Amino acid sequence: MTSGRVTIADVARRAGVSTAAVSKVLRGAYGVSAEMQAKVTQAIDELGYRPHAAARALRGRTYTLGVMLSDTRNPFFPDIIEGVTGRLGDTEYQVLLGPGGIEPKTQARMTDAMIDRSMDGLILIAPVLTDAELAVIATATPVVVVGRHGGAVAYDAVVDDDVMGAGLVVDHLVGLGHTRIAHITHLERARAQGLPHMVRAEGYRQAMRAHGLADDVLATSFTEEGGFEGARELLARADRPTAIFAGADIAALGVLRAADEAGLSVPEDLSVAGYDNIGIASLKRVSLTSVDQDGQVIGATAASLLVERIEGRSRSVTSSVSPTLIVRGTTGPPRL
Amino acid sequence: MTSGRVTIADVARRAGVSTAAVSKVLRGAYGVSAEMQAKVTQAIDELGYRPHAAARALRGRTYTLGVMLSDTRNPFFPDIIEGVTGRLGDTEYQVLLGPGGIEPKTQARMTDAMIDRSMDGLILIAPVLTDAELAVIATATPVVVVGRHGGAVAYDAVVDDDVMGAGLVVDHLVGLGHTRIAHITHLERARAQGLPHMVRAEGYRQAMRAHGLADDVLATSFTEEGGFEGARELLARADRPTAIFAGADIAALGVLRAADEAGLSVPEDLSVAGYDNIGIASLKRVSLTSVDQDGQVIGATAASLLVERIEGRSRSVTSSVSPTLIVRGTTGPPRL
DNA sequence: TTGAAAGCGCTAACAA
DNA sequence: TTGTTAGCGCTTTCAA
Repeated sequence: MTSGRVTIADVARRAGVSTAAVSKVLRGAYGVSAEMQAKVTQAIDELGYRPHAAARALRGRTYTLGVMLSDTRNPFFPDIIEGVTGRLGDTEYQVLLGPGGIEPKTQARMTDAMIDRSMDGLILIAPVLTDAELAVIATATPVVVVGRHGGAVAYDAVVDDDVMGAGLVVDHLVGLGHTRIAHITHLERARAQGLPHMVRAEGYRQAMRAHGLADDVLATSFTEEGGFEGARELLARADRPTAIFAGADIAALGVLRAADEAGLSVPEDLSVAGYDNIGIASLKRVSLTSVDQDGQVIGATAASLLVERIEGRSRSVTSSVSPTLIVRGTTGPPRL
Repeated sequence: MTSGRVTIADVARRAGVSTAAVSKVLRGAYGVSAEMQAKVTQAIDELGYRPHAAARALRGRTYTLGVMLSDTRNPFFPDIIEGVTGRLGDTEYQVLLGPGGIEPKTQARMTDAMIDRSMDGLILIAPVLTDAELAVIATATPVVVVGRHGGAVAYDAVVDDDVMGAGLVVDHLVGLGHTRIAHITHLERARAQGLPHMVRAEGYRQAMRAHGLADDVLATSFTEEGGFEGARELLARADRPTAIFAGADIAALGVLRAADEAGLSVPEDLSVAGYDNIGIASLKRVSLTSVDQDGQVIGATAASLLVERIEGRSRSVTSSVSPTLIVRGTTGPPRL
């Protein structure tokens, strides 16, 4: 299979030059005449030559960037990936995605695998690794972490401003007249710090406090079932909330189901808001008020930072992307 | 960064043996004494040695399998990927995903990139490349194509039995008493043949014919909007269908919205069925009757076939996975 | 400006 | 059973 492969030597022979010359043209290195450039380029085209990445890796770069996905099911991954590939579209870099799973162990295995494959840099999306583990990875290769707040010293970071996002929701609900606003968050025995759901819960608390309201946080899980169970518990209370802010849209869908079953109409009896603005939130039948993270911008930013890192920047950068509130049909004034 | 890397030479020195010996232990090659095995293994552990994939690639395998994704947004990719990684879990192979985009050109670029990176084999999910292009790729590396019907000669294939799936839906609807059953399919100016939606439409036609019913196919697109537009057109007819079978769940969601807007209740006035059994289909609020493909099995099967190929099988295999009908709340007997 | 040649870390004959 | 050695295809000094 590799037998028939066109190598740099074939190109050199065809162009009547040395392999070193071809290599220089390939990398746009300094010190090549226009004539040489033309000869080599022509030979490359004629032969349909493509550099062998592994061979390059042994000396230089692989022009491969790895994106570790923590949970393939996460609905805004496609946006982030689109942002990354979009930004890298006209560069030489190729993007390869590594399904890291949701366990620290499998994620560590994946990052190791990516490093072993000499990737030029890594984008880690919402990794559950500890700051210490991340630091180790960052010493091996340039790293940009997406979706982890705080602790970026050896690597760059791109985060959604989750505090702001939670604040947008609370402000919106308070503006509508709500005072009993509950929040459903995700319960995790994670060793990792600064995970988005933690920051969203904190942002919710801060915003409630700013409005002089008592907070009410219930931790279940970011699943449809988790939202359902959480809402059922909240709605069974004597002084039930008039609005529920779920930390993730998928949980908000469960809240909607619980409202259905409790015979409460949305938004008249209960306002519901989510976070992430996943695709179905915009479906007319769902019409869920949600916070949009603009995954495309996040992905593009991460890609830019990574390339800068690879090309030499050593100072750490943390970029915060502002979310937007998308008001739809599930939120409205409380019934008086 | 690579400077500090532990190499096979370090291991050999530590264990007091040759690099060749280490290599043999690594690959479990024939002719290694237990003592040698132990010494080397210990040295590897002590040093935390991990083989450098690029260096291996130059001579042998990379232990990397590539999965080309044609559309990251496709909701059953996670299942397929889970199936693939699950099956490969205890092997040495690592899975890397390549976002190929929906254009033939970008997909070709991605497959080239994967070949250039010496991947040991490729799984292509619903590629829009022509049979000829696929054949070329298959000469370069072992290939398993998922979701393309027909034309597998140089490579293996795993397909959902879309004819059967469409038949299940039609049989179900006919069994409920429907006779005017329309089908919404995807319109594509694709060069590629045997795409799932084409086969589903054909399966629908066959099944209708088998029941002695007239078929009624409308081509819009597999989007929420496409389903909506299609349904609106179908429902505006004098002799409107009593059931609509959308070739994809996402389109079925649009059909549901159109029914809402037309003031038709589901399933009393209109039965709706989809295909793919995406996550939201099972949400209680949606409860969409759909055909389930078991992406996990598809992915696991593809992984098995690929490994077999890599390890020497040359005869082509096509594996057909039977879908199941998941009956939920959107289908019922027609109003008399 | 160009080319010769020495590796990068590993595998696979082949020899011992 | 173990070790020696010649590359794999490329990049990168260093000379010419």
